[in-house]
Parts: sequence; C-alpha cells; structure tokens
Amino acid sequence: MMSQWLSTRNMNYYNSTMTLEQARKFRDDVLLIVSKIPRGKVITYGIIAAWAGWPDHARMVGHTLRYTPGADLLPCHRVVNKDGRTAPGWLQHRLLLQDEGVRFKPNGNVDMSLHLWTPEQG
DNA sequence: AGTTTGACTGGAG
DNA sequence: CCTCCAGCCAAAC
Repeated sequence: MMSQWLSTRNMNYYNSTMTLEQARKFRDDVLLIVSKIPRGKVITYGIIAAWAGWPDHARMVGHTLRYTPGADLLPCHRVVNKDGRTAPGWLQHRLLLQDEGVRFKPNGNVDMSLHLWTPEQG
C-alpha cells in the first residue's frame, strides 16, 4: 500500500527537507486534493504544493501522482502546470480532459480562465 | 559523491 | 507565441 515513493526513499527524507512523517502527510494531502477536483476543472501542481504546506515542492506533486500506486484511480488528469500545459509524454492527458468538456487554446494548453479550480472553491 | 533528470515555476528575451 | 535560464528538490545514474 505504501508508495514506492516513500518505501524506497525513506533514508533520503531524513537527510532532506522533509521528515518521513511530513512526506507521508504531503502525499496524503496531494491525493486528497486531487480526489476533490470537480469534473471539467483543473488545478496546478504549484497550487497543490502550496495548499499542502510546501510551496516549493511543485515538482514533487508531479512525482507523487506519477509514481504513487493507486494514484491512477484518482482524476490526476485534472492536474496541469500553471500554463495549462498537459504532462509531457502522457498522450491521453489531453483526451481525458476533452472528454469532460475542458477547452483548449490554440497553443494546445488548457484555457485556465475557464477551468482553473482552487481548493478554496470547495 | 557528483551529476543529470524531471507530470514545476517565475522571469527574461 | 516561443525558448532559455535560474531556482527548486527528490530520484535516478
């Protein structure tokens, strides 16, 4: 159940910015937020990281979603970068969003003015 | 143990 | 609109 992200890297956290406990909470907060994103809405890695209390860990949000087993059961396709760009190398990302009505701009990015969602919006 | 690599971000061209 | 770069930080080499 425990993600490989934690189980294989426990040692590192004690020498890094997070304790193991903080890393677990971070992961749980990330997954919690993602589970709450409404259909047809998107959120950014940075917003999630800040909400979880680690504003500088946007990259870790992406890493968590990609490598935590079970994260694929959540609507993690509703997470894009701050410009609305879909994940490089994940071809279905755009299609999954389009299936729920998300509009894309001519440059290929999500139209954030229409679909950005923040945790404060409930 | 040092370097490179990412589902990142902000700012500068 | 794009690319490039510095800062960011865990993971992979």
